[in-house]
Amino acid sequence: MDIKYAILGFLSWQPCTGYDLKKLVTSSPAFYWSGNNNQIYTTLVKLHKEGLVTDRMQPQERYPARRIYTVTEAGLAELRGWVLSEPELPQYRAMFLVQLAWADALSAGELDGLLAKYEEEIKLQLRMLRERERRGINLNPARNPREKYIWTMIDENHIGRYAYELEWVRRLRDGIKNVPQANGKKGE
Amino acid sequence: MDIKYAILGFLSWQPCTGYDLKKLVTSSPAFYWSGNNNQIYTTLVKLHKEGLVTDRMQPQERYPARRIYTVTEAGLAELRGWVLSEPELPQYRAMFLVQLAWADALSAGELDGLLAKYEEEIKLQLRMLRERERRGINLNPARNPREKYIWTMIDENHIGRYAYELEWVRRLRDGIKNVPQANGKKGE
DNA sequence: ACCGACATGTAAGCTGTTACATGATTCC
DNA sequence: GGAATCATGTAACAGCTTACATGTCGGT
Repeated sequence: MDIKYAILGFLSWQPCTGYDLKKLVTSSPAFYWSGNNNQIYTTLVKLHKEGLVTDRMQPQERYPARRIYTVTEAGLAELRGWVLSEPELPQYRAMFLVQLAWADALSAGELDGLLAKYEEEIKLQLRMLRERERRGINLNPARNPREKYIWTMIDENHIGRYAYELEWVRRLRDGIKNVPQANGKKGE
Repeated sequence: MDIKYAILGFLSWQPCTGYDLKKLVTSSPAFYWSGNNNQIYTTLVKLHKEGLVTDRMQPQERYPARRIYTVTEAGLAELRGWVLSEPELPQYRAMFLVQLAWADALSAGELDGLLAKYEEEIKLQLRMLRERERRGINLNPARNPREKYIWTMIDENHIGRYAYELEWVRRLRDGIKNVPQANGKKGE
């Protein structure tokens, strides 16, 4: 239940409802979860049972009542303890690499088509991330310059990963042209 | 059940037992699964039911009998179809970025300690991957020059990702020294 | 008339993990 | 004597996903 700490973190920034948290989680690729209701609402109930958050209902006139969660002292301590715990390596799950691993059954044309499609998807994603950054719509609590810097670097981490991936696939496409084929020809 | 295609791929290379597949899956970071028995053996049973593989028992003198799986024509067609399907973006799940997102509660020293630990872990991983490559112990069917090139590039993809991550964390540690702290001081 | 935002929650299911269970053989 | 390799398989559960269920309000 790793999302627990993402939620505690958001609540340490400001009290939120489940609905708010869903939007926050989906707003940044660093919070990689889908932000589905089930996970968020049940985690909040669990955090409440553990005494890490409190909740209060806020009735509204035109909309359903909001259940606003606030982090407790115990919750802040729990979050702090986790933040200081041993960092773990990032996990990459790239099904594309598995596809590529068994792509030798393809013709040169089919393989390059596959690589071209992948390059296009990466470019699209990169363009989207850069556009978001340019327009300054990325999430950033920015309670002080250091936090602002950290969140900017987190965004940059994602952009850089896709930039690397794009560079890699271009190098791959370029290099494969010079590799002799099974039939002895080069390329095509 | 994405691992299905990883398994079909290995079987398209050579007939294998569940035990063999477990070792193959864990041998390369591209096949990101843990390679646990449950997943592999149950997937093999499912592939068999679907007619994508056949099995035969091979008794041995000193060891338990081996159940050797071989891919069928239907299995090869299924694999080929999947390899040609739309490539998807890689998924990065980096809990460290979540840790970092809420690291503003830490002192400058604690934060740098966390970053130093992360840098050390990445360096260790990178050294391990490079050592494996240097010693040439990486998996590579290499049925022809093109396949050899592809598998080399897959290994390079992983090395490059960690190299990027290392460069990023160094840049972060360096940059954070010049960011004014909450108390107005720089660094420390 | 329909769609999206607001707001809460539940059901069912898929994927993948750790750990268990068995048992011979080989190496240190 | 203990650990690792060979080899099969199962049980229990953690984590996360899609889809369902309900209902009001505001815009096109």
